Amino acid sequence: MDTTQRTDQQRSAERRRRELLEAADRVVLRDGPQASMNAIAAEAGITKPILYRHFGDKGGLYAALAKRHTDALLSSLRAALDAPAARRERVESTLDTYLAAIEARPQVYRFLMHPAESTGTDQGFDVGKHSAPLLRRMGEDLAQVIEERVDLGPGSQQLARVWGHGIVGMMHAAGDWWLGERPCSRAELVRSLADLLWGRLAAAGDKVGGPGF
Amino acid sequence: MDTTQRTDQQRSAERRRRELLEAADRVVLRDGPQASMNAIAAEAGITKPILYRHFGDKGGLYAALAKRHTDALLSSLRAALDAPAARRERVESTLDTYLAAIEARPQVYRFLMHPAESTGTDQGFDVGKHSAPLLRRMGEDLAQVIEERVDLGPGSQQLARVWGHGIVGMMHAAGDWWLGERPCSRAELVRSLADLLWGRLAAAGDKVGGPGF
DNA sequence: TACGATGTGTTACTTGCGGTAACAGGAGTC
DNA sequence: GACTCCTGTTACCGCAAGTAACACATCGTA
Repeated sequence: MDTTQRTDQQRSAERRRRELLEAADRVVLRDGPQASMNAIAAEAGITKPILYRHFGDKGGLYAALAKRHTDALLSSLRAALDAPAARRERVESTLDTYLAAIEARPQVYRFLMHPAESTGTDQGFDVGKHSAPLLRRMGEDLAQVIEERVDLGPGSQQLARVWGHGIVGMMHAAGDWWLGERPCSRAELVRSLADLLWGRLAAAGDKVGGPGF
Repeated sequence: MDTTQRTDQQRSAERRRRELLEAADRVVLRDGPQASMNAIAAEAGITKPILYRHFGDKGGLYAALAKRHTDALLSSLRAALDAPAARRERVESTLDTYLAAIEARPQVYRFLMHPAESTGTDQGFDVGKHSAPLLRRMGEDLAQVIEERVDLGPGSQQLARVWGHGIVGMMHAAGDWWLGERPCSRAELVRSLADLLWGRLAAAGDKVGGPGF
């Protein structure tokens, strides 16, 4: 087994792995997150044990699948975050990038975030272990950018992390709700969220009667 | 079957139901969300079919279980939100109420929000369908309070809803991260989040070099 | 007192999933 | 030709959800 051959084998294995992931992608996007290993194997034109040899278990397959989409999303967010522009503009552009992504591929989004929406027997992918990581990674990324760019005085690192996770959570929850109800345009949503971050809640006056919220 | 007897039967059924829910609670809090129907039945001292007669299916049991905790949490949040105090104080007190709740009973919290953290075969409760409702209800509640109390000018209803869901998401994500890492005290977290909502991100200066985030 | 209706409980089963042996070629290597 | 991997299969195990069919008690009624 010389080096060349080993490389060939590795290449072949990687190609196979990609093919399997693409098949899994198709099935998951078609059948939802409760797609069974059997179904995925069938879509790929093979049988279960091969999947298990490649991915260990269902969680491994899921993780591999999630990583692809997650990496893609994170890198586009990072680009928006790093663009040369004023802070407000960047915030809006990042929000918009995220919302555009979930709007464009809601199936992928639902897979990553709400995997357990099974229509059948609830044998869904275990998303709990994996949706959190996406949010966490986004939160940490954002925290890093905030800490690098914004002057927050003492305790800035911790503050940045709280804000990173908080802002990501805000974006996520609002996006999730918006995706379900579509109560307004994407641009309006972006603007509303940016306004919130810009302190409009604190600046607004009370309504008549009582001390106000 | 006269009225008296019907009432007796109903009473008995309701009592039984409560007992079953309490048993389910114990098992879920002990074994995590992957608790099997068999295990719950055993804890209650009966067998599976009775559970199914009472709750229809596993999702029904879950929903009943979740409703109890959800209602309790929502009512305490509502109290904090409706207290007679200045806006900032209310916001902080509501955040603190939520965080105190998840801190005090992390098992319940994890059950409601991250049900799929199974250690075994991932046969967990289907939480995806139910964690969202809790967040949604919190978001709608908050939106309602904002709209009632804060003067936001035209488009206020929509703005309030966006903010309601966004703020709840912020609180949730930050709380989830904080609960896992405990990077600071609860009071510090509350203060940091309130500062974020009060526009400190927009007000902060840039760090040296570049246009800043 | 015998009798059917109703609610509570059981055992035993089916179905369907994740996951795993154990076996069957095929392609290079000594 | 035997040896070793790699890819692929069939056939199975274990386990959990959910269901059918049966058994016992209780109680109003003829």
